Parts: sequence; structure tokens; C-alpha cells
Amino acid sequence: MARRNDHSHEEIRDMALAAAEQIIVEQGSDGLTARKVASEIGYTVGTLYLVFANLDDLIMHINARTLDRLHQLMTDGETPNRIEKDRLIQLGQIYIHFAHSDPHRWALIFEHRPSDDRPTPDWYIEKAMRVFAVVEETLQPLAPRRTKSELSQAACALWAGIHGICILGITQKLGDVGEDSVQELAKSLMVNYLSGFSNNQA
Amino acid sequence: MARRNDHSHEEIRDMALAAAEQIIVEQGSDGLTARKVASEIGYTVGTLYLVFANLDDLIMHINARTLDRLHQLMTDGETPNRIEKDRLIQLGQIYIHFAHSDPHRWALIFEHRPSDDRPTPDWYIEKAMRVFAVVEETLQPLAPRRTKSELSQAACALWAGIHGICILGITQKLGDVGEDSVQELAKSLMVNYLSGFSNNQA
DNA sequence: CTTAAATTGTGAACAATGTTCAATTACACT
DNA sequence: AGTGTAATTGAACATTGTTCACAATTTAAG
Repeated sequence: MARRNDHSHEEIRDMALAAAEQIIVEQGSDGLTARKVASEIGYTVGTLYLVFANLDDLIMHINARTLDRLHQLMTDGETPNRIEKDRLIQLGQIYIHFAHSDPHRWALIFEHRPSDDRPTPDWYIEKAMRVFAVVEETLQPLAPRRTKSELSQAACALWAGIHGICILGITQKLGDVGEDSVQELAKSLMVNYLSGFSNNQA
Repeated sequence: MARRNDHSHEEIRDMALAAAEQIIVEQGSDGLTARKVASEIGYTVGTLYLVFANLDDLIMHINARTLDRLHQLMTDGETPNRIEKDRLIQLGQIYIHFAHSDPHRWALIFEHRPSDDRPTPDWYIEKAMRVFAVVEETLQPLAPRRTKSELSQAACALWAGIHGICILGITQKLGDVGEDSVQELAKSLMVNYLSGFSNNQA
């Protein structure tokens, strides 16, 4: 059976992504195989390779979706009137909760290393930057006298810091801790960092 | 040819670890295969499985060695007379330099996720804790009035933070930055965090 | 020194993986 | 109906981790 025309390539692409995501959520990245995804959508491996260059390509697209959902959560219900410090801390909470509620999809973003020959595509970098920009914008009002580059650096340090806590927390590298403890750690990091960052500005 | 008795199992174990580490250093974890390690030491796959339970087991032992080397670097040339704040910042520098100078072996520690059925062995956790303890001990004199649990939490937050910066720096997730930039970010994190942590104590 | 037993290493075999591509099938148009 | 085109297939290939019946060699016994 060929040329079934049941679905356009665009449709197959979306079906494959949805099926792949379900596998990831349920079984983690180890459970993801080309054959499984294909059979799940009623096609065969060959078809998958008509739509994606390879599994890495498919994973990149899953990750893009994950970044979109994270960005959505971080900008959802934005309350600009709120005290900015709380808003930043809230961002950290959102990130950590996101990672804990969907650990497999979250982990997939960082398990994937860009191979040397195929560098990370621009459209992907752009999505990652979009998430990061939210942090930067939220930080800005907290230290108005800092230069743009100082702000960028601080946002970077803070966000990477939260991320590190998240990683060590979820992968249990520092003992058996729940989401609550991770939230505590992150809050401690943000509050103390901000205290130094805001007070010591020129 | 069996029972060659050229080497004891202990010796084979060490040779295999050395060969595997060389492969990791040169090619990264993707290049590591059972057959490669075996042929490198002049034995066959079967023999490898007499000495290690499986590849995960072998990797755990490599990671243990890596942790030992890191611990060595962190406690080497200890100068207790030095200002403690500088000492802590120095620890961060050591960690970041370690990661950059040996990215493949460093990454291997975090790529490896403990499988559900075989939890991380105690001897491994102990080695990880040993590294972490150095941070805790160095932090203690900086905030004498804090409780033990507060100190532990702060050390955790700080260390995880440094680690996060390291990850995003090395994997280039936040653009193309060199070791110097990563060092800057880490220093920013530590200085500002410490400022808040030391000043605001009861 | 010969022979039997114990032990140590082998490598063929298996199931699974990502990936490719000649062959096959179904559709659209004349 | 017939013909060409394009979509889909799935068998095939190279690798992977892992196992285990067997073979080779050392050791012990007679």
C-alpha cells in the first residue's frame, strides 16, 4: 500500500510528534525508537524518514514544543502590577514545577547534545532565547542602575543556577529530595543573589 | 586460548578502566563500546563481562575515579590561612576549570542516570558526598551564626548553581561562551549570593 | 610423566537499534 | 483501460549490549 494519501506530510509530522511525545512522557527517552513511533501512527519506519531527517531531528522538534509550552507557562497570567521580586521568584517556581511535573520531556532538552557536524539550527536557538528573555525582562526593574550587559549576566547566572538546582534535584544527585526542597533551594538562591545584586549596584 | 593468566581479574579491571577512560576523553561517551574497550586491552567482550556486570557498571567506576580526581584537585594545596571567601570562590574556579579541561569525563557523570531497578550504590554516593562536603566546610566559616541545616542548604544551592552555569556554558545552551565567561558568571553568582547569605543572618 | 579436574577466556549468536533505498502499490490523468 | 508519477513499504545493513556453550590451558592427582 503506497500513496494512501490518508494524511499529508504535515499531518504525519504532527501525528509522529504527538506519538513520540507520549512515549517520552510514559517511558522516558530510552523508550523512544523509530519503529515504535511509526507503528503508533500506523506507518512504517521508512515514512518517518521522509518527514524527519533522523531521530535527532524529531527530538529537536519535540524540544521546541517543550520550550514553547514552558514559555507559555512563564508568561501566562502575567501580573505586571505585582512586586517584581516576587515575579522573578515566581518564574523560578514555574520552571521547577514544570520540570517536576514533566521530567522526561524536560530532561530531553538537556540530554540532547548537538553533534559537531550539524549545529543547533537557528529556529531552535531562537526558541531557547525567548524563554531566557522573560527572565531578563523580569530582572531589569530590580536593578535599574545596572548596565544591560550586567543585567544579562545576572539573568544568566540566576537562571543557570536554578537549572542546576533542578537537575541535581530531579536526578537525585544530592540525595532523595522532593519538589518542595528543590523549591526551597531555588528560593534561597534567588533571594540571596538578588540581595547582593540589588544592594551593591553603583 | 583460555586461562592465559597473563593478568589477574584485578589487573584486567584496571586495564579496562584505563582504556575506557582514554576512549571517553578522545571520543566522548558515544565512542565507548564494549568491543572497543575489550580489543584495546587485548581481550574479547566476554572477558569484560566477567569483570564488570555491564557497561553501566564500568561507567560508574569511571565516574568514581573522576570524582576522586575532582576531590583531589579541590583539596590540593589547601591554604587554610587564606580568606575564606576567596577559598570558596577558588573552589568554584577549580570545578569549572576541571569541567572545561576534561569535558567528556565530566559530562559522563551527569549523563548517566541510575536505572530504576539498580539504584546508585552506596560507595558511589559516598564519593559524591565527599566532594560536596568540601564546599560545605569551606562555607561554614563565612556565616558562623547560621544553623547546620541552613549551611547545608546554602552549600547545596551554591554548588548546584555553579554546576548549572557549567552545564549551560559547556553545552553552549546559552550561546557560544568560553571558559572565561563561565568563570565570570560563577563568580557573580557566588559573590552576590554570599553577600546576601552572610549579611542577612540573624 | 600422564591424566583428570578445575578454571579462564572465547566468539558465535541473539535481539534491538538507526538508517537506507530498490521495489511495490495506489492514485490521477489521458 | 492504460500509463506515469509519487508515496509507502519493509527487507537489508551495520552496530549495539549481553549471554553462554564450548574450548583451551593451568593445576592437581595419581
